[in-house]
Amino acid sequence: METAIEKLKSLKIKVTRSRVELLKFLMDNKGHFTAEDIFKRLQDQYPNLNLASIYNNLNLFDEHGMIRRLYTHREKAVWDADAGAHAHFVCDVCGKIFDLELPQIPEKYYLKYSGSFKVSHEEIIFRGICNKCEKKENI
Amino acid sequence: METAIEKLKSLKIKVTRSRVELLKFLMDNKGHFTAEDIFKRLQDQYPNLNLASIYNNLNLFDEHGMIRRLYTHREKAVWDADAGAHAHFVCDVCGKIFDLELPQIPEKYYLKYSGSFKVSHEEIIFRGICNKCEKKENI
DNA sequence: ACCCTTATTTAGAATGATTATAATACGCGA
DNA sequence: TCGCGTATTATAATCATTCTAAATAAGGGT
Repeated sequence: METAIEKLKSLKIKVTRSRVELLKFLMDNKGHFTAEDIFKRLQDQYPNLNLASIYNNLNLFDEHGMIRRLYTHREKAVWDADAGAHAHFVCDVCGKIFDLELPQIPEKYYLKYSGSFKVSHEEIIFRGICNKCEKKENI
Repeated sequence: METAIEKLKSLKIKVTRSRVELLKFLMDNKGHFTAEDIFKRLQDQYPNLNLASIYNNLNLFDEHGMIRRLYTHREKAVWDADAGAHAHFVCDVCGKIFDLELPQIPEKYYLKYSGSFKVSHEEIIFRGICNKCEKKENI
């Protein structure tokens, strides 16, 4: 499997320590993270790492389609280490994000935007309450 | 048609000037707005209006399902005066939001969340570039 | 392997949307 | 009309993210 360094080189992105640590983290921990999450979890192995670099490189990776910025939360940005097509469920109570598989839908049911837009990608978000929180609320 | 005041009363929401002006605005201008947008457009007719009240009441109306908070933009909240089911297209260049009709899809194609979640609502967002911006970029 | 150029990182400050606070004003039921 | 409780106001606080300027490091060319 492609290493973080190989991936950066293949995309002609300059290989720096920040980028390698960040990308390794994302490749090893497929999931949904804020910049702060990642920052905290990388500090042990790279104490000089700067939060601004995390932000810069998350944005950079997003522009390259390596990860995806999720617009799920009001107060902070969340990045999805898995840029593949899938939907999300967000719990209004605990805030957790769950991945959902997209069903295969025949083309005739596709939403049509009448040639007015060039769509680069699509987000589907369900909101509500997850099982765990629902149980807690019924105590 | 129901007036703003009638609507507030029917929902047992205390009728205040801020709320009436805000709700009137939203009923008269079905569209997508930031708190700041609305604030500026209401200042002529209500100079004492406070931005914090706009925020409070947008959140209140959202909780009552009268409007819908959109998670379309990174940097600021956008509210949709139309809480009915529809999708959105967001232009990455100009930031404009366009409404899209949702197609009717047979139930067998619905996304299944295996009973783990109680879904309250769904958001579908397409991103890309709109016709106008596309033309500008090709000059 | 060593410069040199340029992009990146760093630390800290700045920004800006949103929320919190505390005092005042207002809605509305009695 | 009175009085209670909630909403509004003005202002300050918060906090995620971006900006700035100086220091550092990557990597192409020699």
